[in-house]
Order: sequence, then C-alpha cells, then structure tokens
Amino acid sequence: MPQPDRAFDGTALTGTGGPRQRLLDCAAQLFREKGYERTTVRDIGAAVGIQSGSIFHHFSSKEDILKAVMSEALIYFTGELRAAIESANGVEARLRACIHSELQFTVGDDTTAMMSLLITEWRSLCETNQHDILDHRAIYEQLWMDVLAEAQASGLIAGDTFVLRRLLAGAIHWTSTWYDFRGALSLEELSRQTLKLACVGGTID
Amino acid sequence: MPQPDRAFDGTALTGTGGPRQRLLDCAAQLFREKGYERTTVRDIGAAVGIQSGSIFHHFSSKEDILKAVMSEALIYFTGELRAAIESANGVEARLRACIHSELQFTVGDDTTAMMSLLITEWRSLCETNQHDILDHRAIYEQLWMDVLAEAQASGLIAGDTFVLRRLLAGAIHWTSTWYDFRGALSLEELSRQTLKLACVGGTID
DNA sequence: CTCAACCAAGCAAGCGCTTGGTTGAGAGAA
DNA sequence: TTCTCTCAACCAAGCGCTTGCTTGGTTGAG
Repeated sequence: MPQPDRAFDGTALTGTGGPRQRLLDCAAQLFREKGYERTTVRDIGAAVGIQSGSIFHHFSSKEDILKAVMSEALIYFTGELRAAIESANGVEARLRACIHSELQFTVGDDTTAMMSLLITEWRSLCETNQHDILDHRAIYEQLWMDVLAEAQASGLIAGDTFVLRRLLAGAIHWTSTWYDFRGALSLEELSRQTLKLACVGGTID
Repeated sequence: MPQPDRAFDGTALTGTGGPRQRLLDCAAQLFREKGYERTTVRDIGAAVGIQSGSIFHHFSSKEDILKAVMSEALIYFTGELRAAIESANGVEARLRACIHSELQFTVGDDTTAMMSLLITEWRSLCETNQHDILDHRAIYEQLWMDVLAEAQASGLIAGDTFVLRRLLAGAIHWTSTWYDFRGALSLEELSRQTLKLACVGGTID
C-alpha cells in the first residue's frame, strides 16, 4: 500500500516514538501480512513514507529489522508475562495468567504481528541471530516452566511438564490462524477452554 | 546441495516414480528445509540433477510445484485418515486414530515435509490456488468433525467441538518444531498425552 | 556549523522463466 | 534386421525484472 508522494520536508518520521520505532511497527505489520521474504524494503519504505534506501540509515540490513522486532517483542512479552504471574494469587490463577497472557499476545490487536513473527519467521534469521533470540526466549519459557512445575506439584496438572508446555504452546500459537476477536467467542471463554485442556479432569469449573 | 555434473544421457529422472514424482519429492524436501520463498528453481534443479529450466517442462511455474505437492499430500492424508477411522472400533479408538494419524503425518519421516508445507506455506499460493486447496482440506476436516461430534455425544469430550479441533490441531502441528523421533518420547506416548488433553478427566487411563 | 534524517539514482546479484536446439528410447514400415 | 520418424526429457544460454543495498548529495532543526 504505497503512500502518495510528499514534498520533501525532512519530517517523514518525526511522529510519536521516533523514526526507528515507526519503521519497526510498519515492518512488523508487513512481515505479518505478507511474510518476511515476500516483503521488500521498498514495501516498508512506502508504508512508512520514505525512500527504501533511507531505511539503511536506521538499520544495517533487512534482517536487522526483523531481529529488532523480535528482540523488542520478547522483551515486552517477558515483562508482561512476569507481571501477570506475580499479580496472580494461587497456582491455578498463575497458570490461568500464563495461558491468558500468551493468548492475548497471539490474537491481541497490537501484539499479534510481533507474536506471529516470533513463531513463523524463525528461519529467516542467520544462525547467529537465531541464537541471540533463542537465548532471550529461554527466559520467557522459564517463567512458564516454573508455573507448570508448581502446578504439577500441587496436582493441578499431570504428565510431563515439558510435553504439556509444547502442546499448549502449539494450541495457543495456532489461534492466530483462526480466532476472530470480533466473533462470538470471547478471549476469556477461549482461555477457559484452553485451561481445561491443561488441567486434570474436574479441577476447573 | 548441488550435485556433480553428469554427462548428458537423458536419464536424469528415470528413477522410480517417474520424473514428475522425483521433482515433487525433492521440492517438498527443500521447501520444508528452507521455506518456499528461499528455495530457488535452481536449488530444485540441482537437487534433482537437472537444469533449472528443465523443470518447466514438467510444471508451468514454481507455484505450480507447491500446489501439486499440497494437493498430493491432502489426497494421501485424507485416505490414510479415513482408513484409520474406519478400522477403529469404538468412539475412543476413533478419536485416538485421528490424533495418532495426524501426529504421524506431522513427524513421520516420509510425510513431515508435505505436512509442513500444508501448514506453513499457505500464503505463498495465489488466491485461486488457495481456494482449490481449501476445498480439498474441508473434506479432511470433516472426517475429524464427525468423530468429534460422536465423541461429544457419548460424553467422551466436552465443550465446543469447533474450538477443541482448533486447539488440538495447533498442539499437533506444533510438534513438528520440537518432537524428535529419535528421542525418549515415543509417538505412542505422545499420542496418549495428546488424547488426554482432549478428553474429560479420568476417562483415559 | 553540525548532524540526524532523508532523497534520487543506480549497481551487482539473483530471480523465475523462455528459447532453440539436442538426445536417445520406442514405434512402424520395408 | 535396418531405416525413418516421433516425442518426452533434457541442456545451454540468457532475457527482463526485482532484490537488498550503496553512493553522493540535500535539508532544516538545534
């Protein structure tokens, strides 16, 4: 969606958050819609309202943009998840917080683009960048695993926590392909159904 | 992985299954490893052992290859799933067959490439081709939904079958990113854990 | 005067795909 | 058997286009 040409005035990116941030937002949106490979730097430039070459004043490469989006997303998601867990009382509430938070990240209007990238555009990073992101992701996953271990100790869930986390992660991430927040199914109801998957029978209303 | 040059002898693709089939197999493998966009027709040609231009004697376009792989995969998976369901006795066995079959498709050595494509390379098809594939996919999904409806009627599962199918689909598809068939977790044990997710408490051993 | 932010132009590489020609297995007639 | 014709399968070369990225210069706020 190319934007109309503007007369040059040097203020193309002086909106809120600074030029770098606006670039990241537009890029994330485009990567989510068309995929990283199918999105060109010319697409990004047009969406932001600058020339494609000007992008490289802010980022050293196209892949650098993707990595920056992913890094930023992980920092944000980790913070949000930690806060949600800490403000929950009791094991079940903490598990519910994990599920609800990740669902929110996945289908929430302002975070779905970032979450999608973290999941689907993994292979577009070179090995070095993959490792950097993976290191950060490990911190996020540890928050989940601590809660799952606690839930298992209290008898709320059964079976291997490692496997359960992977199965839940798949179920949650996949919602981005079908859940419609304008539909009849509320996010709270979806969270409840997902929580029921995790817990041993009868524990949840 | 380019192959050494051979003297021209006109027999590059005369192996089992015919030239078209070998092209499809190689392409599926490459698409799975590197993604559709990052795989070039030169890659495919090199993997098969022919010039990139010769590919277009068998397929009209690169996208045509992807569509053919997907079509073939859906035909195969639908047939296998139907057979598995029909040869199962009882509701629980039929649900177990669905889960086990789809897990098998997802992580099985000879089917994982095809299954991955169906899930991840969706956007690379043009709208027309997406509709063609989607029509076929609906048949596959109906097999699942019939079993889920039966399971719900018998009290084996609870909640909305539509949502349950989506959650299960996500959990199963995601296994392709982490399950290692050489690891300690057997496919049967994984099937059992996944089945336990679906069923209301206590029903499954 | 400085400098972050940008433009206009275009380069080198790689892309999907086309073209015109070559090869050898197989079919049919003598 | 031998000759001739056909045709699926392939090659060698390269066309036209797009890609990520570079370059040298310009602008205006501080």
